[in-house]
Amino acid sequence: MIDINIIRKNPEILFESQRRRFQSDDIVKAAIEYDNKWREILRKVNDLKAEKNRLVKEISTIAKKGEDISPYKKKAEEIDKEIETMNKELNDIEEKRDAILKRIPNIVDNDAPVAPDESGSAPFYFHGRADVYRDDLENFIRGSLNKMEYRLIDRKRVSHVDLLLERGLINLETAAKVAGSRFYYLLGDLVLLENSIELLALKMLNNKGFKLVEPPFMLNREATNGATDFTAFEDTLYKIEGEDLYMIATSEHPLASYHSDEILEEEMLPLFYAGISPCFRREAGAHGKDTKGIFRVHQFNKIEQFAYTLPEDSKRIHKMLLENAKEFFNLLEIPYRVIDIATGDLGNVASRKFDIEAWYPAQGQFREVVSASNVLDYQARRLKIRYRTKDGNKYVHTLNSTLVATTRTLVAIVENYQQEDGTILIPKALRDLMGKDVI
RNA sequence: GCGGGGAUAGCCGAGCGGUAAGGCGACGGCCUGCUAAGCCGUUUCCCUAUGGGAUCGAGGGUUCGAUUCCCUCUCCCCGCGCCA
Repeated sequence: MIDINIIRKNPEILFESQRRRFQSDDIVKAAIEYDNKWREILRKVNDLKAEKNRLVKEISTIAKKGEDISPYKKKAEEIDKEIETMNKELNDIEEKRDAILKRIPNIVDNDAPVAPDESGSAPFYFHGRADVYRDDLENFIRGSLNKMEYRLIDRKRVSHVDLLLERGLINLETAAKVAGSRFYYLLGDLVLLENSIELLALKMLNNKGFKLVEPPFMLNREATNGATDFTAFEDTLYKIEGEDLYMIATSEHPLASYHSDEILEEEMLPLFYAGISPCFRREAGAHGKDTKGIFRVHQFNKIEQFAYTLPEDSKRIHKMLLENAKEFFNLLEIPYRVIDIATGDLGNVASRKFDIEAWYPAQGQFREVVSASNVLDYQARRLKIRYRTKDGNKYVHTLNSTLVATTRTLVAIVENYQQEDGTILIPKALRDLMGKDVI
């Protein structure tokens, strides 16, 4: 949620932000209109309440003297009736205003590349040497701005689906039968590999001073609503029938609500958390995309970085979270690029977002493996997370970034590390944890 | 799941029908070579703001008036039951 004071005092900021997002500013105008009406009625209600309070005090002194108070009762009743009517109207307008307010997207960062869609996102960092099949070379050169090392390969890599099925490391058919499409059984050494990735990630963040957290995997509506975009309820989240509970789509949500309704001490900040959890996503809008395999699934495991910071620190810490994720993919020796997400593709919550996109040689594409967002005070305001200062309590900034999501990383390893005989080399950094060099 | 006890400001904690004591902390001021102590004030949210409104876990009810009485719910503690 954005600060209502911006609507009252500097709405131009929001008009400009909406322009940069290539979105209409009607929503901002509607919010201004409803807020004006709300304040007008609030004034009237408060005046009536003041009148009532005065009357009650008067009655109090009379009652203490033991005199008859019945003549005053009628007046009190009249005021009550009036208050009730006005209050109804006030609540009605407040509800409408707040619903609109919550839908106003976050203010975009001035440094984010301005473009209407993802094609305007700007790649700005490249790492590693990519294996590129000759038919994919043109696409690769475009995607890497010719700034990335590569090696041409003359045989196309086998897709992770075919290879993992053939090697007996996943079972999709049975998963589809017992749970549905986009579910999977991971089998054998792949389970070991997944857990090694998670352990390496947890160790890394633990060494960097993050507090490791295994959160609840379900949250109630209030917490979910504070941490997410309103659209998440329809397209993303699984609801538990008959309970006020939603499966989490990322540990970002329980980590964001961890300090809800709290006032933190300034010297506690920044706070760093590393969440480990499964993520459950309906993928309702993804029909036809990545339908096979484990690339886009309803359930995967993820290690997430989450930070609470002072407003003046959030930009710096945003870059820091990105550096951590880069470091992890450097360790795994998976080639990737980093992109600065275009304003039109940011989503409602983020002010700026960096994605790491790994190179998938079998797909011949860069695909998202990490997303690092600075959401400023947008979540903190909804969740009422503040810190104490000399001149009052202020909202913290929150940031979130993937460190690693397991399924997409497994796919990246399978595509980048497969050998001609169908075996998969284990990245050096994982070999000790795995107890194997190849599977 | 059953029985009993709880939830009051940043924290601790009194009040149990007449409109939120007190302490700690933090901040500001006074005092003081400096520090400490002491003294005074402030401390949550909202509003077109020398003023007003809201707020005692949440929601409802009774009352002129509810922190206080009644109902529903949530969470915490103790005991019993069940349980990986």
